[in-house]
Amino acid sequence: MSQENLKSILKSHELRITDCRLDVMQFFLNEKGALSQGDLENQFTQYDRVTLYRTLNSFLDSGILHKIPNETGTATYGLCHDTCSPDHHEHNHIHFKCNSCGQIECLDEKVVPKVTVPTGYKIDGVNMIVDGICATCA
Amino acid sequence: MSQENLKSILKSHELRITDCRLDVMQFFLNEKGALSQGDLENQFTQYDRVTLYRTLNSFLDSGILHKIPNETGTATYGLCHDTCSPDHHEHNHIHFKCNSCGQIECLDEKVVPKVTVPTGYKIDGVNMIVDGICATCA
DNA sequence: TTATAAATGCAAGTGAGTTGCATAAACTAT
DNA sequence: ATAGTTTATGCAACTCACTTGCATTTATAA
Repeated sequence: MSQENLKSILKSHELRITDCRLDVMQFFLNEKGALSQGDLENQFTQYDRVTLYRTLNSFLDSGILHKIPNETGTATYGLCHDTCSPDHHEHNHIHFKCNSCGQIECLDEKVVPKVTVPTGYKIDGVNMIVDGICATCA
Repeated sequence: MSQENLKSILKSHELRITDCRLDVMQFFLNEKGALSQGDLENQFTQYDRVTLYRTLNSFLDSGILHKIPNETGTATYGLCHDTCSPDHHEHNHIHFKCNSCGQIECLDEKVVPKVTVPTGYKIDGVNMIVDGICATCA
């Protein structure tokens, strides 16, 4: 994606334009899959780890990224749909985790299956984590 | 649940019978909802935190408990279905997280909705995290 | 009852993420 | 373009969840 497009994405989320943010943004767009703090640290040794943490958090707050629930204790992040805003996230995500390569992807399926919950419960959002083997590893 | 029943659960999972394991087991059965290490520490000040960690891990390994994916960096655990074993977990869980009280429950729904994944992908298991407001908080 | 294997407690260590503060860079209004 | 204001960065040090090593105690099996 062009530098100008990246800048306009940041601007539209009311974020100042910095090298670190542009680089991290580009990285997420290229990689497609989910990324962790560690991935960023490996990729961008020129930035301090704290700066990368803060970049992730500013992207989270502004609705550019979302956290993907997992059971490992290490946060992974994925790009939000265009419809996400700081106040209202598009909550219905489907994530696929490959048990072979460990890669996590956000699937583009627009349709999250219906769930039924006990009477009296109100559903805000649904997050699916599907695990298995991805096409590359199969 | 009776002390004898608790003991037979531990035995059937090839775990030695200790006070800590009996107490933690009973606690999970009473609480029904998901619990964290912190919950156990608050409840059982007589046991060292490391012992509680190790108790949780032995229950995980033997298929008594499963970890519930979340985005907080703090592990929460729930009782497995009877059909779980160390080697083969019943992977299709539905968890409900109340955004008001924070309580996490494992719903008993046997039917996890069908998901479609891209061609070439193989599904091992599906984990759903539904968030919203529980009946008590509504 | 004794031998053996595993569980416990304590101390210390790791790894992910956060906070405080000084400096540097990005935006705003002249 | 410039000066002033606001925000981002880097560094050091911190917190919190969780783990490991090792000596001691306890559970089980012979």
